[in-house]
Amino acid sequence: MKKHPEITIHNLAYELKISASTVSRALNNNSRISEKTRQLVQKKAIEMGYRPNILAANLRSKKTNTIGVVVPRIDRYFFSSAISGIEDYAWTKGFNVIISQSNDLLIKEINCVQTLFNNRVDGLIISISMQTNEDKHLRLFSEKNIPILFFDRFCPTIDSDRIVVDDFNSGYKITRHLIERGCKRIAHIAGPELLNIYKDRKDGYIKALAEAEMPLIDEYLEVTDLTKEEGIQAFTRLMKLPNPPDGVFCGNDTTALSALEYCQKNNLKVPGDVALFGFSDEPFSAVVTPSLSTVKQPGYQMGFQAAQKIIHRIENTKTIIPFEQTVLSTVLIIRDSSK
Amino acid sequence: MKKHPEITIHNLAYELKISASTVSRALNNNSRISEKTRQLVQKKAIEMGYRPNILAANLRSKKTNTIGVVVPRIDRYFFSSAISGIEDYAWTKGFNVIISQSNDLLIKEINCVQTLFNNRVDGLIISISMQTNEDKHLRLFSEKNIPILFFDRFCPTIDSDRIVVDDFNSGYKITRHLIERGCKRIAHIAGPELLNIYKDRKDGYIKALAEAEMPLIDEYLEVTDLTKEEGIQAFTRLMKLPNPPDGVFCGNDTTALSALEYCQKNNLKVPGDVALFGFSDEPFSAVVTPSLSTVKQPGYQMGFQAAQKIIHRIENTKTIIPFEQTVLSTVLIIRDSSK
DNA sequence: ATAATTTGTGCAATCGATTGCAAAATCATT
DNA sequence: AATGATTTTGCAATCGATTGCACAAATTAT
Repeated sequence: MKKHPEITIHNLAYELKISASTVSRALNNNSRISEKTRQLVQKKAIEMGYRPNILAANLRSKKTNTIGVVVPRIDRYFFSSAISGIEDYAWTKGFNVIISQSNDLLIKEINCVQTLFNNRVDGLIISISMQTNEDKHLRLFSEKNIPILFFDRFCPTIDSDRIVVDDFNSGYKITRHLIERGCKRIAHIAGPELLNIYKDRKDGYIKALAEAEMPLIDEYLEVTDLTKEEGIQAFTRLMKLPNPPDGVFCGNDTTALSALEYCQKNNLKVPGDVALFGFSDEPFSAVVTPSLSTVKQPGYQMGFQAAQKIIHRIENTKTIIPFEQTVLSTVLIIRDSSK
Repeated sequence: MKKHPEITIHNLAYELKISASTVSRALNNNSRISEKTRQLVQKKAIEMGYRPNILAANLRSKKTNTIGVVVPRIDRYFFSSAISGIEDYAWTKGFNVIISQSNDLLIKEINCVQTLFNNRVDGLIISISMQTNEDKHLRLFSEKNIPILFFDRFCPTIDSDRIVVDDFNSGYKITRHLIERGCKRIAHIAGPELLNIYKDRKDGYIKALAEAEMPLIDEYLEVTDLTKEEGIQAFTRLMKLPNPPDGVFCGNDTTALSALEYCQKNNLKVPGDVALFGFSDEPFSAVVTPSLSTVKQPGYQMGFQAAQKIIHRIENTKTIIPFEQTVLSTVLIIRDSSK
């Protein structure tokens, strides 16, 4: 078994009969080092298999080159593709990414954020949980001037960069589409109002109805947590109404799928009896029968841009960059469930 | 704007008029510190908002409390759920998880592994890329005695822990199922032989055929990279044969879906004209019409166990633990596409 | 009361890289 | 050859926590 002791700059220095400072500078291409020495050192470094101790460097520079990410769940396609985007950009810039999931629980989120804070990440990219109605854990970061960037779901009380999609307009366009295809009684299964995204989608729905001079009926507005189970319950309530809707804008694809399954069990034609519209374009939406109309959110791009922005901010801490809200547009994908 | 200088053990020591060593020991519950001092220090630490500098501690202890993870792609459900399992366990043990994706490219994988190595992760959990036919980058770890754990796809030339599912048996059971339901001409769309998982699935298929005394026909065995595109091509070739198969065991759900779509376009009945079987139980498989028979792999559990094993090994570096291959069993999920 | 233990604290070195300042070496100029 | 300007290199402190060893204090035994 070979011994492989770690080589340090001191070893290099000793071998080359120069000082560790010179070695350090030569390796970092410091301009105060002569070309000759630089070459010499770098050659020796490779020869001896030197590998810089990032920990030591980080300790000194007080940077970790690490971005923390908190998402509700990793295994949801929208989030995993966003993470994929974050990763891809971060790695090109030599940043590491530590990922954690809140499982949509505030308490878990607080825990994750705290841990990332203690691990001294240089920045935080987060999409908040459904329960997040306080911001103390996030203020930790802003107070220490560590950049936070929200994507998709943000905390309105924290001043920071945000990358979101145009939920309002999406909700509006979905509802208009349902109106235009002839739906007369349009319901909406919404998510918790606490979250900007669900509030905006709902507001878009309301605006479209108002514009078309259609009444906003209380019974047609269900607020749920958008899980499969609650989706089924909400949709069941809707269809059991004396005058059930003939078009339902579901807050996400999961509930739309629940609705679809309900219809199949109860011999309701989609979109004949009731048209359905989802949100997020999950992988299953295109392949289910009938295929599900939905809204495509650019998850990967959101992640990629989020990483770009936050790293840019991290690398320019001295300059003051005003906070920015980036709104990406979505694409309505009209499939069989609302044709 | 408040100033929030970081508190160090030296600040605490100064305030308490004791030495930094004592503070350090008190905070770490070292047995050589009296109960009284311990209390005193811990109280003061909270009072002053002390937060340990993990970097400094890591530098000293040469541990990073970080596990590196490399997967082909994060946005595939199997992998994101495995990561979810890894995360969940790792966080309970105070470990961070750095994730990176190889995109199924050897060159990217080498890059990821190298970066994780340079970042001095304490262990590596990896599912290798489809192209990985060398192991130099992985030997880096074994040579330095940093634990590696493979899950699902492993590198046979590296001695280490592995967590896999029983691909051979799964392939065997799938094929038997197709035989039992009456298929006479069973084809298989396989993945690259380089990977254990695809070789095993194929071998299971071959064994089942042999056992049933059915001939192994060359044209019925397609080897692809299991992407949607190649899946369509392979399936098309199969169905254009003079004597096309009446049952196809697809290497994964993606190709099975391609097959399904081909059938729909070409008016072939599934499972009437041809029965289909996939692998992995992607989220879409249950909801597509007809629903897709497939094999459920316990992604979350694999990740969770992987994290357990590797952390256990990390925390017991002195004791010699023999390498172990854990084989989890799978569950055949028989749905409409093969009923 | 003194010696022998046990228990609690502190000193100082260490982990490995970075950097301000000073000293040395090189070069240019007269 | 001597002076000044410039380039190159080294010294030593620093980042913050940990730990072996030694010493001091408290406890027990004689």
